[in-house]
Amino acid sequence: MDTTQRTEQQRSAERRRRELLEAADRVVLRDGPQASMNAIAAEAGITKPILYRHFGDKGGLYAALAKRHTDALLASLRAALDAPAGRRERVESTLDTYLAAIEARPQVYRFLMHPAEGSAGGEQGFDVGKHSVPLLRRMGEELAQVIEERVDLGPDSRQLARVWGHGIVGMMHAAGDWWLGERPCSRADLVRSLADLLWGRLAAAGDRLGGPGF
Amino acid sequence: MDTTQRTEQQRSAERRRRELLEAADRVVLRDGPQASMNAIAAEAGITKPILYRHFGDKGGLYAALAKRHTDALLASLRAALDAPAGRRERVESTLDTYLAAIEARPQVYRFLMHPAEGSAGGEQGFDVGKHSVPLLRRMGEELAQVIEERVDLGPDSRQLARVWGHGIVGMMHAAGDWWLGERPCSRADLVRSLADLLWGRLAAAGDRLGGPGF
DNA sequence: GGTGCGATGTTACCAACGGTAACGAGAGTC
DNA sequence: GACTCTCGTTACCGTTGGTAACATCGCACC
Repeated sequence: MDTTQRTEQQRSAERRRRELLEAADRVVLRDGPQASMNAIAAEAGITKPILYRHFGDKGGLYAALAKRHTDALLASLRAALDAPAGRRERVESTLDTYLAAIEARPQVYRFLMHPAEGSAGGEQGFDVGKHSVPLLRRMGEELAQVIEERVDLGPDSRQLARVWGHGIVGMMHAAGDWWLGERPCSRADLVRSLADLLWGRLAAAGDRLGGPGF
Repeated sequence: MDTTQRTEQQRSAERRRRELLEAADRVVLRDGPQASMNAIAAEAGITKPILYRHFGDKGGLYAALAKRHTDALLASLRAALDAPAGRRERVESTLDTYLAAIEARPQVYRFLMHPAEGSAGGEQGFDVGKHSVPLLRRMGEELAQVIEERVDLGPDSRQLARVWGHGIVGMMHAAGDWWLGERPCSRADLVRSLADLLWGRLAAAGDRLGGPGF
């Protein structure tokens, strides 16, 4: 009986927490990352202190909010990485999954990666630095593990896989960020260009005539 | 006479501005990026309003501060990229220059790239998001230009070079960030690993036995 | 049926921040 | 002497993150 009671209360608290998170999500996606705690509380139909009771401080709320999207993104990436296909197909599919995600919900992406770039004109926003980096790190570590498991890299494979994991994730992130802002080509073109880079086309390319070469 | 007077005043203003920037630099490097305008003004021996007269707002001060370091870094990268050597040597040298820079002055690096991670316990910091991205973008565009100028990429070379420029910069940035935090290997090892990745070692590697391949 | 008690919610407040208005002190110019 | 221009100040405002103190409701317990 004691247990059922506690679980009942816990369930209620968790449901409430989810509601609050959804309200926060709406506000952050509408007002940008500089949404104030007051605004979020108002959207949820309550006042500030209970927000603080649930999440501790603004960072806590942010972390909870970021974790939802981060976990979802990581899950879809993992699925693409595990699909039954050849290596290059899988690389392209994973790149495409990431780019499709940031293309489909750029507000979420900007929230996760670019703190103070909301639509409104405010100046101080969420301190994403503490949380956006972990997303990149998690993706890097995950990719490193996949590489180490599946690619034969000879000695020092562990180290090499980690360097490559973080490097490839950084490549994907930076190229995606730039692409999302300028849209200079189709997503498929971007995917192919990046995969070509990874496949050694830089090394294979010849120097331009008359120049000293890259 | 009028001109000399004005240049004299301008000189004085610029000198003052440099002094203020140096004071701001000290404070930011000591207190982290969440340094307050009051603290910076105090370090400079003055009070807030004249800081605002010189830089407009906090973003202006930050931009001026970031521009100094950004320009210096870009200049050294350009030098490495222009050195007389083979392509791979130059790529390695450029990677090494960047990594050496962030290794030598990690505080500057963290200031430029990671807003709210200062040593002190404060919570709200400079909104770097608006300025750190431009650094990555500038590096990406610059590298893209170098690639397009010197590497023969066939048709669509302009687009491809830009994708690669931003992608490679992102790779360097993410790998460097991770490496700076964990120091899992020497700088030379990291440089070699990244250059190997760029040189197609991923494509050339075989699948691990028993696995479906990466 | 009163009684504690924990969760939920509120109002009112604090400290700190970015930013600004209003004023004052010298220094050169007419 | 009056004018003006820059450098500098004090004192203030609005907003924000965060908290203390109080009210209220449901509910088990004797």
